[in-house]
Amino acid sequence: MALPRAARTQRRTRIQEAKEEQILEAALEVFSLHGFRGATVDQIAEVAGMSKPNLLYYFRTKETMHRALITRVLDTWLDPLREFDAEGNPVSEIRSYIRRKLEMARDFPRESRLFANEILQGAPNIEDELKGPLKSLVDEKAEVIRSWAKAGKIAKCDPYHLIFSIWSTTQHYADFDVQVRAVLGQGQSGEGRFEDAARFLEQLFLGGLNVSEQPSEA
Amino acid sequence: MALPRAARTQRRTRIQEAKEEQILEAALEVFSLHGFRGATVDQIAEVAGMSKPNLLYYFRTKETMHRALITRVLDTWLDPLREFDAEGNPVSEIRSYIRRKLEMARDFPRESRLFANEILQGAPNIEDELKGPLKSLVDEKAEVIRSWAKAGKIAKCDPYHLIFSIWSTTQHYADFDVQVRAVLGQGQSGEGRFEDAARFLEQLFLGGLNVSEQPSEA
DNA sequence: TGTAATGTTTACCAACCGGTCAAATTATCA
DNA sequence: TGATAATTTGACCGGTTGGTAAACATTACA
Repeated sequence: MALPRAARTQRRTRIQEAKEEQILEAALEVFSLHGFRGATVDQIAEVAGMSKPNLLYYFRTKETMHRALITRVLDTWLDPLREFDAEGNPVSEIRSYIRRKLEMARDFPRESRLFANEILQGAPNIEDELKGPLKSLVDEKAEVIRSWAKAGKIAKCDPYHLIFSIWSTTQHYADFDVQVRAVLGQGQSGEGRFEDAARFLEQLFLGGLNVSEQPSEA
Repeated sequence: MALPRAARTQRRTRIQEAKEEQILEAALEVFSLHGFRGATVDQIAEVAGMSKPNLLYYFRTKETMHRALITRVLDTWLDPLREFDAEGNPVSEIRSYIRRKLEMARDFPRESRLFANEILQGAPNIEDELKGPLKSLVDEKAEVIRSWAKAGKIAKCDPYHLIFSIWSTTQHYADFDVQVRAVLGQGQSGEGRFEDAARFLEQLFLGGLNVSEQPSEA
C-alpha cells in the first residue's frame, strides 16, 4: 500500500489535487444539506463519483474531510469583512459590506449552510478558530466602526451587534431559503428576491445608522 | 400486549401524559442539538431516563416523535407574531415584537434551534405548515405593516423583508449562540448580552423605519 | 522497458441504527 | 382479592455505518 495524502511531504500529484477538489465539492454538497452526523461517507463518495475506499484513500476519516472543508470555507467566507476599509467612507463601506454578504448568500448558499449547521450543533470542531482568527478580525473591524461613531460619521451603536445583525440578515436568505420561499410564495420566489432584500437592508441599516437621526452627543 | 398511545380514543392516563411530556422534553434536547438524522433514539431514551422499547411504546417511530415535537413548538413559536396588533401604535408594536422575539431566543433557545435545524435541512417534514398556516399569518401581518406605511406612520418598506430581518436578527442569538459568545469573549458573554442586543436592535429598526427619515412620498 | 510508487477496487468487518417481540412487571378496578 | 389491562424490560433482528485488508491496475520515471 502506498502512503495516502496525509503522509505527503511536499509535492502533490495532479491527480491528488483534482481528486481532493472533487471530494471536497461533493462533501460540501452533502454536509451542507445533512450536517456532519447526518451525512454518510457512501453518499459523499457517490456524489463525488468514486468508490468509498477510494475516497478514504485521500481523506482517511469522515472527520478529516469535514475539518479540511470547514477551514477552507471559513477563510473565503470572511473575505468580505477583511475588505472593510477603515479609510473609506463609512456609509459606502457598510453598504458594500451588506451587498457583498448578500451576494455570497445568493451565490454560495451551501457554504453558508455548512457553517450554520456547524455552529448550530455547537461547533465542536471549530471552536478554536472562532475564538482565534474570527474574533481577532471582528475585534479589529469593530474598533473601526467605533472610531467612525466617535467621529460623528455614523450614529453611536454597539459595533459587535451591528456586525451580528448584518451577518444574520444576509445569511438568512441562504440558511432559511426554504422558509423564505414558502412565505413569499411562487410569485416572488424567483430572482427578484435578493434585489428586494438588498433594497430593504440598505434602507434599514443606513436609516438606522444615519447620523442625522442620532446626533453624536445624544 | 396493550394498545400503545396511537390507538387511544379519548382518555389519557396520568402516566401517559407524564411520560409523553418527559419524552418530548428529551427529544427537544437531542433533536435541537443534532438535527433529525443526527439524533438517535437511544440517546433520547437515555436523556428521558427510560429504555428504548419503553419510549417506542409511546411514540412508535422516531419520525412520529419528531413530528409531534415540531407541530407543538411551531404553534407557540408564532405567538409573538399573532400578538402583533393592527390597532396599536406602529412604533410600539414593532418594538414589542422585537423584544418578545429576543426574549424567546434567550429563554427557549432549543426551540429556536430545532426549527433552524429543520429549515436548514430543507424542512422535509413541515413544508406544508410553512406554506399554509405560517404564510397566511405572515401575509396578514404584512398587510398591516403595509397599511401603516401607506398612512405615513412608518417609512415605506417591504413588509416581508422587514419580518425576515426581525426573525433573523433575534433568532441569531439562539441559533448562533456559540459564535456570539466566542466573538464577544468571556467578558460580555454573561447576562448583558441580550440587553445590549435589545438596545441595538431597537435603535436599528426604529431608526431605519422612522418616518421623519423617509417621507411617505419620497 | 522495467520497476517502484501511486491509485483503485472487491470483499469484508465490527459497531451502531431503528424497530420488534414475547415475557415480566405493575397499575386498575369490579 | 383476583383478573384484566397498561406498562416496562432484555434479547434480538436486518440494514446501515465508518473504516480496513489486500489484491489489482495505473502512472511516473530511471
